[in-house]
Formats: sequence, C-alpha cells, structure tokens
Amino acid sequence: MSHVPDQPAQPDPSLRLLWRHRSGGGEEPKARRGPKQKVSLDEVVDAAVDLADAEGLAAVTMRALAQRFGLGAMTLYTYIPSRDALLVLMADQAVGRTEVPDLPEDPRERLELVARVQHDELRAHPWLLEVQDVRPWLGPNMSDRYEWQLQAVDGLGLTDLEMDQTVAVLIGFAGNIARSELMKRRAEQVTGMTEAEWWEANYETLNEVMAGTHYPLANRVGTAAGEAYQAATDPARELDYGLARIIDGILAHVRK
Amino acid sequence: MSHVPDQPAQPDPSLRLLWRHRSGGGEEPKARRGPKQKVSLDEVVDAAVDLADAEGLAAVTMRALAQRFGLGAMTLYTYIPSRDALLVLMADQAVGRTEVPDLPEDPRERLELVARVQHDELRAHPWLLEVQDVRPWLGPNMSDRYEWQLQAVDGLGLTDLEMDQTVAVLIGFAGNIARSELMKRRAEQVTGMTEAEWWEANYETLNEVMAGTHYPLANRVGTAAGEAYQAATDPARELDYGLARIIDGILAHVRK
DNA sequence: ATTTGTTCCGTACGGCGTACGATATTTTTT
DNA sequence: AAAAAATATCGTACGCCGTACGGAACAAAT
Repeated sequence: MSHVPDQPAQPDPSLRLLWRHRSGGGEEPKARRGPKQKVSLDEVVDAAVDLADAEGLAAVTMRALAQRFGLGAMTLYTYIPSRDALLVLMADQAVGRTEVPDLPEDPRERLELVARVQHDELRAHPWLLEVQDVRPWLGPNMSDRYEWQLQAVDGLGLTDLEMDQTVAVLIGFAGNIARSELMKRRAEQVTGMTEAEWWEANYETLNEVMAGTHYPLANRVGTAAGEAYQAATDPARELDYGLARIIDGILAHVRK
Repeated sequence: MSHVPDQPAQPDPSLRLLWRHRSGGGEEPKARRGPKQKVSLDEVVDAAVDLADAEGLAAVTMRALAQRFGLGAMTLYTYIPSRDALLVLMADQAVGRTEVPDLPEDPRERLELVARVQHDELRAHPWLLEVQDVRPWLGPNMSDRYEWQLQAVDGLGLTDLEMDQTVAVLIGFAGNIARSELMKRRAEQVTGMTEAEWWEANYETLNEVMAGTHYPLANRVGTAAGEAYQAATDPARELDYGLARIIDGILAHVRK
C-alpha cells in the first residue's frame, strides 16, 4: 500500500491555466521580472490546435511546436508544465472556436442540434477524440458548452440526472459517428486505397481465408452496404438514422 | 501528387495472420528450415493480451513482451511484422475469449444483450477502446461476433442497412459507457484521489476561478449527480437509462 | 550596483519502434 | 556426408519522443 502521507491534496494546476482569461475580476498585470515572453500562451495553444487540425495529434510534438516560433523545445515549458497540460488547453481552446447557435423551440430540433454541433466540431478537430481519453476537463469553454447542452434538454420533463445522461447519450453518439469517419479516413491514408479498392484488392484472400466459415447475414448486409455506399455517403446516413432512433426514445420517455 | 505507379495493390498481410487457425482446410505443417520457434504466435498474443489487461496498452512494448519469454526484443519480429499488427491480433484474440450467450427471443432482451456483452467485454479489456482507433479489423472472432450481433437484430423488420446501423448504435453506446468508466478510473489513478476527493480539493479554486461566470443548470445538475453518485454507482445507471431510451427508439421504429 | 526571479536554450537521459547484420540452427539439395 | 539455403535469435544502433537539469541573458526590485 503506497499511501502518500498527509498531503492536503494540492489543487489542480491546470485549472488556473484553463481559466486564465476569466479568473477573478482583479486585473493585475503585475510586471514580471525576466525577459519578456516572445509569444503568448494563447498563440502557443492556437498554433498547437492548428497543427493538430492539419497533421494530427501525433504531429504536435514539443519540438515541432517550438520550432513554429523559432523557439527551443525546452522554452515551451515556461508556458506549460507538460504536454498533457497542453492537450487540455488545446481541447478547451478548440471548443471555444465553435460558436453555438441559438436553441430552437422544437424539442426534437434542440436535441438534434446538440448532436450535430458535437459532430461538426469533431469533424473539424478529430484529435479531440483522442484527447478525451486524457480527460473531459472543465475549462471555461467546455463549461459554457455543457451549460448550453443542458439548456437544450431543460424543460422537457427530465430529472436532473436524466438531463445529464441524455446529453451524454447524444454527444456520445455524435462522437461515435465522428470516430468512424476518422477511422475510415485514416485507413485510406495508411493503405493508400479507398475502401472499395481495399475490398477489391483483398477479395481473393478473404474468400480463400474464410473458406469453411459462413456468414450469411454479414455477407448480405455487407453487400447491401457496399452497394449503397457507392452512391451515398455512409456516415451521414448513419448519423441520421441513429439520431432519429435515439431522439424518438428520449421524447417517448418524456411524454410517457 | 505522390502516386505509386502500378502496384497491383498488395493484399493485406494481417489477414493471413488473423485467420491463421481457420485458413483453408488443407493442413500443411510444411516443416520450416531454421531453428524451431521457442514459443508460438498464440502464446505471444495471449501474453500481450494479459499484459494489456493488467497494466494497460502502453505497457505492451516489444521489449517488455519479449522479456516475458526470455527473448530479445527483435526476435518478436519473426512472429509479427510490427507492433500495430500485434494490436490487431490482440484485439481479435481478446474478442475470441468471450463466449457469447444464446440470443433470447424477446426483441428488447436481444438488443440489450448485444450492448451488455460489448460493455462487459470492454470492461474486461479496456485497451480495446484504444485499439479500435487503429482499426476495426475483420478477424475471425470479430466476424463471428458481428454475425451474432446481426442475428440479434434480424427479423425485426429492419432493412439490411438499418441492421448494420442499429448494431453500430448499440455497441457504440456500450463503448461510450465503458470509456467513461475507464476515464474515471484513470483519473483516480493519475491524481491519486477519488472523484469526490478531487472536487473537495479543488472546490475553493473552482469557486475563485469561476467567479463572475454562472452555470445555473450545470450547478444544479452537478449537485444532483454528486448526491446520487455517492450511494449508487454512476455508469451502471447511465447504461440502464441510455440503453432503455435507445431501444425504445429502435423498437418504435420497427413497429411504426 | 546588486540581488532576485524569469526566460531562453543546449545537452542529455531513458524509453520507444524497428532497420540491419551477424550468428546459430535446421532442412534441403547435392 | 557435405554443402547450400532458409529460418530464428539477438546485439547494436538510429531517430524519434517527453522532459530533467544547468547555465546564460535579461529585467525588475532592492
């Protein structure tokens, strides 16, 4: 049992960084001592977001990011304590970039909007899907967003707990769609083929290797999907379908 | 435009590895030339799964895995072409470990079972959530599972495409619950505090930093959640609630 | 003028995946 | 029986990564 003795549980340092713009009314520029910082923290975080948008989260290395400003790698550590802390700031900053529309009156449209905003955002910043693994941190922009999401489900007759869970279901679903889109794009990038090309290239091998095993339903469904997805885009339909079912279920519950 | 000339699109090498046990009826042990392998590929993959279960996916390094067998790191590359390929094999092998129950007759129970099996599996092998980012590969065990999932939604009156999408919604939702459980566990591990302790430790800072901003709904909902989750476990309820809504929506759709 | 707290940055450490080449071991061919 | 070919093992090394550390340049407080 390793038990750190009686540390009074330090408050999380990321919190003050996250809320650096809004924290306390007291403006105290409080001239610092050493040389002036060549860039601002916001510029750093913004550049990191841009980099992640353009080349993926893996491309956001300390060295690469520092180089964008002509700084040495270690200099970044006067701005942020660690790369993980940077990711948290990036996530909140990215969320801050999307401006949420006003909520319509129709309940169905409101729920749908919550999901679609989430989906669009994750399409714009797919790396958010990876950062969420780190933590769903409570920065100012994420807090604003959450409040907005709760507004969307407020007044429907849900309990407080159900409001939270309903939002979770909606944005979780949107996240799953975004994730499958991301995986598809990545697969095409890695293999250098489209999905259709991959299937063609592996058709023979698959038949050979799966000889003796039968997947009647999977084959039928797979064929249907293959034909359908040649014309129309797949994940858009997935989103429409799933969202309709989920919202049906939610509204039915409220009107029980 | 970097365009590889006219390679006839090599079939994916992972496929043969994935199906190594079932591929073609022809048994041909075909004595290999060099020294015998000290362990089998299955042992390697099994060990990797165990390691990931116990210490997380990050602990599955080539060196650590090789050491388990007293092998040098590079020796593993005679078993698998790359770490990524290993992850694919691990995923399929892990899926193969869970034995799926027979499908009940009641439609609602069937849909619920699909989600709960997925959820339980991801609780047993949380690292699958990270591997899915790599790819949802079609190994034998995954294929079996998919066929089983389609059986669960067969005969409900869904179109072929809808069957696929319905399964996706259900297992996606289960994955989201599992992911939030995982994040919670990780957060407790990293910070060394329970969620309640974290809130207590940061209560003051949060109030200070959020002064001037008001989140009426988030506060109300957060308080409700805080009180409720002291007694009952949270994600279990989330699963029950969301699953009920989703299945309601699906069944309403087929009985339209 | 001196002290003190910052910023900047070069160097270095340990860890990762894995390319490469040497060596040992087994089967196949002669 | 000997030589050749193919395979397994593994030590070394390269280029990445995050980041600990220490020194130098700098600006404000003393």
